[in-house]
Amino acid sequence: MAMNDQTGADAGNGGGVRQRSRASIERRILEAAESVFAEAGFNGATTAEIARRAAIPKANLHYYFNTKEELYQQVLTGIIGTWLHTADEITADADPARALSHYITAKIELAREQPIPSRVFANEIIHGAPHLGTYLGTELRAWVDTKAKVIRSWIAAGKMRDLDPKHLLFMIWASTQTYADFASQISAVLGKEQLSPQDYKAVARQMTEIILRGCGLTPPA
Amino acid sequence: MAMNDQTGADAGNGGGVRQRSRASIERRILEAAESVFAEAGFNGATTAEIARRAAIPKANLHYYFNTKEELYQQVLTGIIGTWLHTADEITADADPARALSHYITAKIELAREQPIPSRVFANEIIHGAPHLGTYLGTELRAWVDTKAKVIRSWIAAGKMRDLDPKHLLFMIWASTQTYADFASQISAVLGKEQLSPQDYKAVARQMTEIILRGCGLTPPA
DNA sequence: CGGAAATTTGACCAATCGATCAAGATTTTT
DNA sequence: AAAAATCTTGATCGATTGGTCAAATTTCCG
Repeated sequence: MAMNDQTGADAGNGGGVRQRSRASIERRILEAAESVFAEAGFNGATTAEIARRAAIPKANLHYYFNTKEELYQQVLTGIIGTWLHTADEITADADPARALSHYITAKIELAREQPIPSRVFANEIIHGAPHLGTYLGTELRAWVDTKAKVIRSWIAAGKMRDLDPKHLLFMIWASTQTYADFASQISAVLGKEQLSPQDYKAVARQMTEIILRGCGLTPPA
Repeated sequence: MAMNDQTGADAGNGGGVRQRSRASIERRILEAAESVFAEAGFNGATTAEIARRAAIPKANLHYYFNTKEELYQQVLTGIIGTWLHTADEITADADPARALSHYITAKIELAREQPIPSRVFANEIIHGAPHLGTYLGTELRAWVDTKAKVIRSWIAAGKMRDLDPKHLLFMIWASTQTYADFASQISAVLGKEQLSPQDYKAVARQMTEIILRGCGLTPPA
């Protein structure tokens, strides 16, 4: 909104301090919102609980974010932004085994390090993505088309088995994301409070091996 | 509760009619609840909306189900009951390739035929399974232990590659469930209103091939 | 300093929530 | 047909929701 005009054309230090402070509290609010949205979903989340975790009065929260919807949108777009760069190594001239291995490992590590925003996104998708507008069908679709084209070029070059690239991507997404989104189920079934970094490493190794062999590739040593 | 005592020690036709009628309306309410829970989650779901879809007054809904929690529990247990028998062919004396192939295919078909209850369950897990009590850590854990033991016996018999059976199961769960839970994302990315039965068949075939090759097995013709 | 802008905050509001209740309607049993 | 049990329903309750508002406080800058 017009709120940020304060520092827009402003030079010097004063505005800078304000800006830092504002960015700082907005980050605090967004982190609080992230966890509340992850635990309760959009409908179940309350601005009162978000404000409580951010340690500010509820009215103050509405000073920085007008509506709960606006807060949710920022959380979602933040998550998506974090995601789009995990497959950067999937390029036409890359070695398929190395690229896919790297992608799977990176996704598993992300599932371990940032499970909370992942759950917000998963929750949004499960309920039909009512707050994502046309994003899935436009930008994400284009992203997938690009990556699918790369994989098809690998197939055409005889580097890997012939298969549907998009459903391969879905399978990698599902398998890796499950360790973030369904962590409570996995840890309960395994009888562990939570998985150790070694557990995640072993998971990544086994998942890579299955996927790569499934694609007719040889897992890197 | 004590409401069902009406037909308990009762013989004859009258009670039977009542019972049929009661079972019928309860089924109608449960189906309405299922869809509402799937769309909005437990917190977002309202008894008013459930009653509206069941075409009864809200007060009447509370006559059959005392609380929203009770309704949710019945939906959850119903889903789980449907699930437990999809892996019946995973037994020690079965052929691993056939058993796993059958399991994956059955799970994909279930994802196509009954995506709604699957989403209710997924939503519950994502939010930390607050309504599932100890089920995940006791009964489901025991179920997984049993199946893992079977797979380990396959490995010991040299029938398949050495890998962690539980994480293999998680991978199959994730890959198959994604076509129910994240159907909105998949159809949007593919640019289709919804996947055709042929699409599901192709998905099951490719997924089976990847998993089986990943396990060092030869996919059945 | 002193006024203006930015920020903080408690109090408050209309809307909606899950659940209750009593009164009536219907069906079953005696 | 009378009594009892079961079912239906509009009205309503206290609690909670997202959001508003004006007054107070703090920060900024000439």
